[in-house]
Amino acid sequence: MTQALWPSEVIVSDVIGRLIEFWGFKRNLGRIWAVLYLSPEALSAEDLRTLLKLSSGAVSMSLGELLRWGIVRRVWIQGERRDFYVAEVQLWKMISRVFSEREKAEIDAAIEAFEEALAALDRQKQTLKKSDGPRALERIELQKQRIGQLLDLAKLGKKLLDALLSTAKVDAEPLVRFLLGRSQQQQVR
Amino acid sequence: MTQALWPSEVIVSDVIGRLIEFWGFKRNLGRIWAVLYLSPEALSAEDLRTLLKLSSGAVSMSLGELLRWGIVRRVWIQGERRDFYVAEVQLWKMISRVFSEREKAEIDAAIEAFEEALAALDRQKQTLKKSDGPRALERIELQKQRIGQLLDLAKLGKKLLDALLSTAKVDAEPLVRFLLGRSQQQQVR
DNA sequence: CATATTGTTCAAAATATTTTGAAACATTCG
DNA sequence: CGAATGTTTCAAAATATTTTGAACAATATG
Repeated sequence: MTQALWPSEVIVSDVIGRLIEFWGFKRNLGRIWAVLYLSPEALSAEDLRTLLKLSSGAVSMSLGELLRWGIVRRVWIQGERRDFYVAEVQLWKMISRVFSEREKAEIDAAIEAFEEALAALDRQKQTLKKSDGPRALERIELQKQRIGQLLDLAKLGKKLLDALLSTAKVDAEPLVRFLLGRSQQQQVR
Repeated sequence: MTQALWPSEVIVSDVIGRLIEFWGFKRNLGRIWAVLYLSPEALSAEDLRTLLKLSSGAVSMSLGELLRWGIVRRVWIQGERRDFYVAEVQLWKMISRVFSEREKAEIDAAIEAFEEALAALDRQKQTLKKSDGPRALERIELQKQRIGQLLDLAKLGKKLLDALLSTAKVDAEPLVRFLLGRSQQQQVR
């Protein structure tokens, strides 16, 4: 379709690529999404291949991943043989979808691990008594306390995430107003 | 000092390592921090080397990085020749420090790039007129609108970050209460 | 059904990142 | 000072990740 990207498209796809990489995705996922996001029409895999100079395999795999994340949609075009793709344009929707899958899994794993560590400490406490110095008990207590802190933080993170996501479902406005208000006042009411 | 890590320490350093990697740092930074965080006494580079089975170079570089991030502190111990290290234990302080450096830089770069892209679009509009079809103008307008969205989102992100950081300085409670409240009610007042 | 077109897969190649370990450097102590 | 101990640096090696491209699969078309 198109021959080359416009300067605006190059800039945006590059920066989105870097951002997305920063967030732990592959750079090309961001680049492809960005090009679709800025395109007035749906594009084919072939279009993307030429525009971004990627191999067919890379395009296919990247699109698969983007589809799986619900960040890009396939569209059918009358009488066209190949598939076409469009970007999800509701940014907030996109972000919250990714968060609710990816960050949630990560945080849940962490919580589980911290709990497991606390259990291990309890077992250690049982096995104690005899040979170990008096320091050992202190040490167990310290670790319990500190791992407890980590666990609390992780649980807080989980709650924040949930809150953010349920906020997002309805409307992000109130959260925004709350935070912006605070940042200007710089003071807790 | 110590011979081997306790199970609790293994679990925690592993999970922190993974978490930290998820956040774009090297795994060993997380592992080292975690071991220090769970240790009752300050540890030397040598201790860390044996506990975590790392090369001396890796320990040195990792500690350097952790010090630079203000996530670990060097301490001097009476009559000891070598340096000892302790973890920053105020988790929130740690997190907000990292955010204020790293995420901020990333977001500022993005904002700048989006603005540059808008400028490029304006230039493109000038160079238009003659040969380009009637679609070209539409396209420019679409891109302006979409890049505008991205820019707004990035600016919002920046404000959220600032708000979070200034919140953190004083006390994270109000933000937490706000979000938790909302998540339970599931309703904007 | 044979052919043409497009999509997918995956082993190998290319890249990028991380780790190692030995040498250079620094500091303390006798 | 010179030996001993500890730290940093950095090129090379080891790992991990990403990309390629050719083979294969699927599907439409005549």
